[in-house]
Amino acid sequence: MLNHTELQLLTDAHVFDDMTDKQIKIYTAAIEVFAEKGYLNASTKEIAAKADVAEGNIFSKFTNKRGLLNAIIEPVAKSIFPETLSSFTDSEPIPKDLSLHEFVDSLVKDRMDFLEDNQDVLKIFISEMVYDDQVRQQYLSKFPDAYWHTINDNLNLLKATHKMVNWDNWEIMQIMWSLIGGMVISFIFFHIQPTDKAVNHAVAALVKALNPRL
Amino acid sequence: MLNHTELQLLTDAHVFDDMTDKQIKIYTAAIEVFAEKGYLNASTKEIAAKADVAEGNIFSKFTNKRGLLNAIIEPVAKSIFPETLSSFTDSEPIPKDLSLHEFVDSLVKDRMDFLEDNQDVLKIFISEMVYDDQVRQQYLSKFPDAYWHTINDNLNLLKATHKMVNWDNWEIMQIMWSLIGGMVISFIFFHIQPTDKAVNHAVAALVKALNPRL
Amino acid sequence: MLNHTELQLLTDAHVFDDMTDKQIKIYTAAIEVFAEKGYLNASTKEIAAKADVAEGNIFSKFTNKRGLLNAIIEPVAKSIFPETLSSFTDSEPIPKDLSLHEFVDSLVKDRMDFLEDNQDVLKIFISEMVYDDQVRQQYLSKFPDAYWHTINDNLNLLKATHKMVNWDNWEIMQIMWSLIGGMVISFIFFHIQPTDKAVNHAVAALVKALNPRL
Amino acid sequence: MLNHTELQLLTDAHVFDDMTDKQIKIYTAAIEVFAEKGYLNASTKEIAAKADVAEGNIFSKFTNKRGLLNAIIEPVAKSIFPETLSSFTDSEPIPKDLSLHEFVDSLVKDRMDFLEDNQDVLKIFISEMVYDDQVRQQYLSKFPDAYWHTINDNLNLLKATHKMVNWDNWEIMQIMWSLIGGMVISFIFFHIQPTDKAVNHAVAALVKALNPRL
DNA sequence: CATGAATGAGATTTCATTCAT
DNA sequence: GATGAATGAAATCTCATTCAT
Repeated sequence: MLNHTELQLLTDAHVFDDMTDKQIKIYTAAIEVFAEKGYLNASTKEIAAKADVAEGNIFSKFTNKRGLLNAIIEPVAKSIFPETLSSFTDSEPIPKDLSLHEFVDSLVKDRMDFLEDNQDVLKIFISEMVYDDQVRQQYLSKFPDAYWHTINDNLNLLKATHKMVNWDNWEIMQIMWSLIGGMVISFIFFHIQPTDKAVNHAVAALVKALNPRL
Repeated sequence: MLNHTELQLLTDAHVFDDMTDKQIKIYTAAIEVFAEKGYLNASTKEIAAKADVAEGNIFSKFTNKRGLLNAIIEPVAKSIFPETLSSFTDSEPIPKDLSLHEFVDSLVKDRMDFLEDNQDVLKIFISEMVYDDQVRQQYLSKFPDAYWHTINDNLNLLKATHKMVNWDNWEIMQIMWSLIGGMVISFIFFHIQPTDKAVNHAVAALVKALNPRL
Repeated sequence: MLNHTELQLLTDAHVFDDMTDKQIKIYTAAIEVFAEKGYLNASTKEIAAKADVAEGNIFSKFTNKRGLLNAIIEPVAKSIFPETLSSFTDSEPIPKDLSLHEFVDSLVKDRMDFLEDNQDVLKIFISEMVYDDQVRQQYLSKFPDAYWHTINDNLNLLKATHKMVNWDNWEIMQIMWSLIGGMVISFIFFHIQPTDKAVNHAVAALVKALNPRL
Repeated sequence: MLNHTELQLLTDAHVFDDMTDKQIKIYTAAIEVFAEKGYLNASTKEIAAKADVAEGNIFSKFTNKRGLLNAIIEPVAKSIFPETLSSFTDSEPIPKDLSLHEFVDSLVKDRMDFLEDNQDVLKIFISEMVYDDQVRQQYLSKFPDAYWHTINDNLNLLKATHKMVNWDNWEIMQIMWSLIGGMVISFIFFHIQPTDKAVNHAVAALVKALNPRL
């Protein structure tokens, strides 16, 4: 069973909004089965059984097994990067005096929360990104535009105010996301819970790594 | 086709030693197909066709489709971590006055070379680690003993001589391997070649991140 | 095609109760093919063809080729021994003054009727008992308890009233079942119909053989 | 491994006479494997392995897997019935004053000895007779001529001297062979050793059953 | 709409037999 | 002759998808 938080988040994202009860049952059952066995090893029969629904429903509601996968992946794909810094952009604009530590700390911890709340779906997303070139292409094309803008602004601001090392934004991003990704993968695939201490050390490491004065 | 370097490495590892010509053709064809489509999406029929060999041949040497996968994965799994610091331990022992920069630089660049030479097989290995819990268990159990010892010694030495921050070795390793992994994944799955500049920045980032005096 | 009587018996045993039309067609086709070629020489493809059904159907109902065999064998296995003397025990209890001739005659003729009605399935059952150790173990363990009790009572009664030779019940049973088995095998495998005269002589032989006064 | 007696008998029957060492190794290995797994479940690879011989030898020496089976079955098929009463016919002619008990006793015990000495080969023979219609036809046609003559003479003699019931010879034979067969099958397939007592009771049963004066 | 029986393409695997060495 | 790698037909089984009821 998906935990309450995970379901709540899906609800918040209005994923369920125009789904019937059966669709929701199929959808949540699929998340569990895909996460446990992987997309390719999961059978529509098993999903239908877990959803307590006739197999045919999957196809009338999601067209395809692949359509079901997409319905699951799409919301995560959208929120994995885009929402990242929304905390800064939407409600309150980026503060001019943003410190490097604040920036890194909020980014890392926000994503740790996201991880905690979306384990299963993230696992499915990562697995398919790794396994399927089509999925890779499909979701790669979605990131840049919206996200790049926001993050570039942030990084440029930090550089301009000499709070961050003057490397390519892409390199900086890779360094930041590598550390986040390392914790995500450790957690999802090797069940190593990121402790507060470890997260703080990762933040400290990033702050030092990106400090321009060293 | 596998590039020359990759084949050379397999030859060095005596992987081909008790294989006939056709078995080698199967083996290399399988690497290509598995890397391109993923293990589950690859069919033995396609592998046999690409190897220009009768399908039955696969099974007389490798028992199973899974046996073929293992034959491919095993050599990488063994060399992905263990050999890592062999440069220090085997020929020349760890120098007492090892600097943090030397340590990080050699570790990172050695693994970048390894990546360059084993793209396809690494891709297969990573994909299966991500996709298959069994593979995860199977290879997880192999790492620790031999590897942990070497790396712990190195980290402890650096800490003792106040050249490295005094965090848990596990945390330090996760930070280092996350950065390496980030570049590996960018390269393998998104075809982003790690430029010398990017690698050097990653090394610099790590050195700063782990510097105890900040 | 299975003859009418054979199908009737299966219907009576509610074998067909939760089967669709196509599944029944598979089941009866399988009996014919297994009986003709033996389980191992029969292919699911041929069974499906004879049933005029897609091959996959076999597996959705019967799981396995072996599952199909079991579905066929089980009903015979249950009725080959257990029901044997039910004529005496169920409707009318064993008469105290049961004569040896009555006992043997009813036993033999009842089994000859059973044979007539279940040729194909008996052939399959016997063939698998002979060919497959697993089947042997599987069905051996099912006989004793229910059956032994009934038959022992009968034999003990006949011995107590000095109507039957005082040998081990097991020996007596072996002698009786050998004669029955001989006719069964002659019929099933060599197409030698047991004539009334031959059956009567067999009964006479048994009665004399087991007569205590000789 | 075949026991000594069984090998001795094959030697006596000159089965090995024009076989090379390798052929003999294949032959005896095949008997073991066929007896254990059945002809269809035995693979030529396993036989070759057990014979410690390259697989190709099987085909150069016995043409076929089937040819190997035939080479094994043929000698038993010939001796299962034909030699039966050779004790009487060859060295010493049938005594005019042959008693029913002598006749039955010698027949039954001779076959019990035969059984003891040829378990594996008999098991193979019976299994294939039951499983394969071709084998059935092939060996059925061989019995009658030689054997019928001898046995008919014996039965007719006993009938003429009023020592045996006046039933069809075929019926008498079926009764005799059923009892023998019952013990053979119990032994071979259910590992129930025929004790002296059980054999004697079977003989007694037959003598009584065929006694004309009851 | 909902159901789940039916479909059949396709996947893995086995194995007797051949034949180059 | 001896070997065992190579063959490829055939077998069992899975499963997304369709569609009659």
